[in-house]
Amino acid sequence: MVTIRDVAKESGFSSTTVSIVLNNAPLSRYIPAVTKKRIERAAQKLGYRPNQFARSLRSKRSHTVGVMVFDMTDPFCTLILRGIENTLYQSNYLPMLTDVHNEGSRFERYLEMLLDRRIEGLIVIANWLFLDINLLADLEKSSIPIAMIGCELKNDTMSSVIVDNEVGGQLALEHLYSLGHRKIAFIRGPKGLTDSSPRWRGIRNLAKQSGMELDARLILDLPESRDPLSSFESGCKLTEELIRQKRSFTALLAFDDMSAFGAIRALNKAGIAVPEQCSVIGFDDVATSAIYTPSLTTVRQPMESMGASAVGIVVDGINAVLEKRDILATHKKVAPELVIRDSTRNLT
Amino acid sequence: MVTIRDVAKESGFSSTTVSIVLNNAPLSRYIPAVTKKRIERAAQKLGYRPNQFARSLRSKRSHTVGVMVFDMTDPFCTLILRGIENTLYQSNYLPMLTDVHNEGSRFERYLEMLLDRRIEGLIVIANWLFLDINLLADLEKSSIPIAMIGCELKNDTMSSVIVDNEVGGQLALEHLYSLGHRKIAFIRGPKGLTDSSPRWRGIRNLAKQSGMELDARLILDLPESRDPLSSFESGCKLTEELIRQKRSFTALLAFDDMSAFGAIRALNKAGIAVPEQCSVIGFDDVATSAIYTPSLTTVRQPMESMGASAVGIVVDGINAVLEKRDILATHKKVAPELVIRDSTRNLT
DNA sequence: ACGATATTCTGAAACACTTCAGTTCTTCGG
DNA sequence: CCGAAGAACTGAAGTGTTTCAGAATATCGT
Repeated sequence: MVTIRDVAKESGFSSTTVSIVLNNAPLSRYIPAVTKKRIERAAQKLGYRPNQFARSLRSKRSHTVGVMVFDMTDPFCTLILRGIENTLYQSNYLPMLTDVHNEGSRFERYLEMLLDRRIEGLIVIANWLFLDINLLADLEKSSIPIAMIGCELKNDTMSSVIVDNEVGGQLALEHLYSLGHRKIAFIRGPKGLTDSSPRWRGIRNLAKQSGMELDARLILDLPESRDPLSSFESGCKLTEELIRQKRSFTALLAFDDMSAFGAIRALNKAGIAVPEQCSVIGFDDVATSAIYTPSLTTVRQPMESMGASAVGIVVDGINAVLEKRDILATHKKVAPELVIRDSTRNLT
Repeated sequence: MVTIRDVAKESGFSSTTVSIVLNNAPLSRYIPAVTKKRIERAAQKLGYRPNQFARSLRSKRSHTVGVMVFDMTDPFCTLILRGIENTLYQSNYLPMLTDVHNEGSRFERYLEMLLDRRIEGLIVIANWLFLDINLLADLEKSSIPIAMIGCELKNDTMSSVIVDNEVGGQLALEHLYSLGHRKIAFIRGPKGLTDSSPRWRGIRNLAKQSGMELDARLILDLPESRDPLSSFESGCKLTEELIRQKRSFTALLAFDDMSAFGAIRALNKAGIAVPEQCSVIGFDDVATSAIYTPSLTTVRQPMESMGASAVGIVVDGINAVLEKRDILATHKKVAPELVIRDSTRNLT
């Protein structure tokens, strides 16, 4: 391994100077171009690569950000991860990826591992979160900038990036309403998820506002489950039940895309064509939605940019820490977007 | 920050002894239980956490493995990542995740970053790979254990884990054949992918073996594209073309699940019911397959266990390096599995 | 009683870097 | 011509570990 001392020897300068030049430190302003050239050439020639361990030990920086996912298999994560990765890349950080599997013990263990490695910031994708919220309190102690995606803690110490669920719910219902649907079935999110209630609130508000009344017998709830894919099954079961009870409805508004797929499956099995006989709308716009048959009308969460925002917040936080400014938590609420595809249609 | 010296002071022993005890080093065999207890208690009391930078600097180990994905958005990746993450967790390594976006420049930059951080091993998910293979040669120089998933280089220096594509292709055709299908359309993979040709070979072999003859007019090729999701579009287009030409076929065997979804979409649009009028089979068994309508019959790649295998190989390699044994590359070919769902049906 | 071996513990070096605190030599305004 | 400021460079300390090479004491077989 070639060290900075080797470069010093080769170039004929001290390792101090080499360090200053190669890092473009403030002092390098006094170093003439000739010297710089000579040092750079020596480094080049020897193929010098600074030892990050030594560098980190000395400078107390890791240039690493922790990314904690509560469940990788949730398709919701993929694009968020892409956004995170891409933005970190631009800022010259590298992510350490951890997947908590929605288990408390894993959460604690991983948190410890990440802090041990002195991550400079942490991004938590807490979409499908069924852990004791108290666990999250562990995070606060850590004194590094933290951004949560998909779960807002009205906390001062942790930032958050969430979609505006209320507006999203509104958009969804508005769409169905504008297509003429009045008999609408609803699959609500499980109580345990923070998304569930604001999304429903948006729906209820719009209903009230437009004088629509919601039929309680058409309102179903997804059961709690640690597994994000389970909402497909549940959506399917609930819809089957609805059909078996011969409830009549011309549209169905699902909590998320997964449950919407479940609903479509159930309708299909019962011989009810989507969208001809029943419109279905989801929420999230996961990758599958665009390729489903029929393609799914849904309310998109701008996942890639949410990931990017989270990184932005964390990187700002890191810089603040470096400059000893203290900065308070940001709470970003991004606008959802209605994506109209083939699963919804005018009531004829 | 509390250091080992603080623990030494607190416990009344030297930092050498503390280090030996806390690491359970060989020499600790001579240290009496009382001493150990006292040191552990002191460490506990002070909340001592060893500084990983210093530790790594000294021991030249990072306990980190690089994971390089060629395109995160490929749904094929998700479960592999889960398998990797889970196995690394058990072995006490942490992954650094990088996404190459199928770009040469990113590949090189990330490789450099990872090596700078002294990753101890590297796992490459090279599923949808459209890079100059020569780039991969860069990997060989690195002298750390490397495992590629989804792309076999008959190389001695890099290990690989791939599915047995030939058997997979065979399984798929066999299934359709056993259902009575004889007029079968095929969507082959793009020439640029290493999976394409063995998969097709399996199909051709089985066809020959069972005296089936393949109609060249029913054989289509996916175009090259950097984007793994494009095979949905392409599958759709190709199938539409087939339908427009009024080719008659009772089943379609797609290169992968994405193109199968595209085919289903096209068939559906043309009013051809799947599976009633046409069976469709895919390859991979991505998460979407199980929740599609109809659910997709496909040839599963055991992705989670492929990820786990890759980690196993790399960790073995790391241990080999540590013990100065040298170990040669492993090339693992795992068996695919036919998953029968609703998109295929007996020819009536 | 004595050399050999085992037990218990430690000082100091090494890991590769950054940076503080200078040193030496110019330059330059007055 | 002198003191101050600027330019160019460097020695050495410090970052927190691990581990080599012993030191000091105890145990034991003969």
